[in-house]
Amino acid sequence: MANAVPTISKGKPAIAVLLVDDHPILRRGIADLINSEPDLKVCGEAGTMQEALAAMTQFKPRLVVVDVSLDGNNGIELMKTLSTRWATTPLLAYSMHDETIYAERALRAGAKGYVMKQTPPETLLTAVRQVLKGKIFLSDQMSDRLLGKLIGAGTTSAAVTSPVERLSDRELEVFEMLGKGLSTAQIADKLCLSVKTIETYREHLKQKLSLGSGPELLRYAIEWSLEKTRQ
Amino acid sequence: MANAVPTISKGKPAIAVLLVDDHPILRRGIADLINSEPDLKVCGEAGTMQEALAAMTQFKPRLVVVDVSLDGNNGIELMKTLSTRWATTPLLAYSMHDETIYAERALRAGAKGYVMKQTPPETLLTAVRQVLKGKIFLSDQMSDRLLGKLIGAGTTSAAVTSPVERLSDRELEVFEMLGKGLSTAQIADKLCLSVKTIETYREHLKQKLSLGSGPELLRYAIEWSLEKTRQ
DNA sequence: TGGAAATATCGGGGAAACACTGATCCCCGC
DNA sequence: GCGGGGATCAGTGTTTCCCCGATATTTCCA
Repeated sequence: MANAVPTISKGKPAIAVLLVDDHPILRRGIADLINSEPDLKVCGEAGTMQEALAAMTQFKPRLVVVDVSLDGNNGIELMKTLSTRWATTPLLAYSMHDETIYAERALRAGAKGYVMKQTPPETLLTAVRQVLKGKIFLSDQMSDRLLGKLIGAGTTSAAVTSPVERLSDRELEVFEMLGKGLSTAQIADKLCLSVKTIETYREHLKQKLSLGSGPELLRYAIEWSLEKTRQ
Repeated sequence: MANAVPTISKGKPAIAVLLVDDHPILRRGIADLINSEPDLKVCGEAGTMQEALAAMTQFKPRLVVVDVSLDGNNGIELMKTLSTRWATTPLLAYSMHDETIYAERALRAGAKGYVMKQTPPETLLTAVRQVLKGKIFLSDQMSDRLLGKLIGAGTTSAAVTSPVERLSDRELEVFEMLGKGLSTAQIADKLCLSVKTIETYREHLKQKLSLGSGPELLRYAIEWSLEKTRQ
């Protein structure tokens, strides 16, 4: 496993990579992995969106690796911001979820690749290199699914997709927080939004998911959340 | 930090630790962390329950670190097995979920400690050391909460029983209906009781189960109901 | 490219639910 | 017979629900 010293050998300086993840231990794993490559180097780490933005100006990384589930789903938000403010810096998203939902959202938010935490370490390195070369990196199943979705977009294929996939990013975020048992006020607080806004999202959720009452929505969200963590 | 070489310096061999997690990158982080301590050493890694069991006999670790969400929630299953077959080997559970429920289950499954992935790396090392000394490691909030649940159970050693067993018949009835997704009004109707009465039961439930808010109670009830029907 | 649709964010107001406290009644054990 | 806990309900203030509407931005599509 490449126990070469990760310092600069000679001419070319290593490519600077920024890590964004709120799990310090996981950051350590990725940092170790990346630093073990002679031509790559972790220039900084961030555990929150704010830290990430600060680190961008401070370290000027050539690539950013972002955890989708940073603080809820703020990874998506962060990537949206990054991809507009630093449009030339490619983003690589990763997550412990293999849900297609997140990959799709990550790409829409500006990510150039998506890897799951279950994947072997080398795959992450492959993805890093691909993305640095300006290519898109996706696992085979993932790209198949996404392509299939695009192709079948016009025809009668909407039957298989979960209604949850039709939620907007914000709506999904609220939905997941509901599933974790947070109250409206807690969610509003966490997202720095008005309680009224969260109530509107609940309305939208009920409508999009065809649920009649608040408790029903809550139950659906909770079951969804449990199911997700269970596999 | 401690950039000392993690190999055996002289007399005492390092304490062997086994890692069980299905995220290779995360394993790498923990391994790096543990190996950076002179007196600790990762003797093996496992990504599945089977690998873990094999590694137990092969490496005879002094401590096992287990991801609760291994393959769904098999981490719990694994810990149950380990804590009976290798009763003398302490288990340390960790997870990305901060839910009290998982901590509770992990402890019931035989874990001697529970740390979240959000915690700083040093905390994991602290936990490892505590658990190796035969102590229990929990975060402050977590232990407060769990202790709160167990107090009121009486003086007897009912520490292992679920707090749900302490509910009165009526309370349990309401609790189960909540878990089925019924609203307060529906329950009142079904039991031919005043809505006010059901609200009182909700209060009692929240108190007896040490839950802070209504949604939390609902989540707990739903989770309970799903688990019960699942086996 | 221009306009329709979706998204994100907030507010109002009445009805319902919730949170917290207190107050009966009943039963059971000591 | 008296204390305690359970079962039942009510009062009151707070919060949430639910159906509205509003506005600005983004996205989409013809």
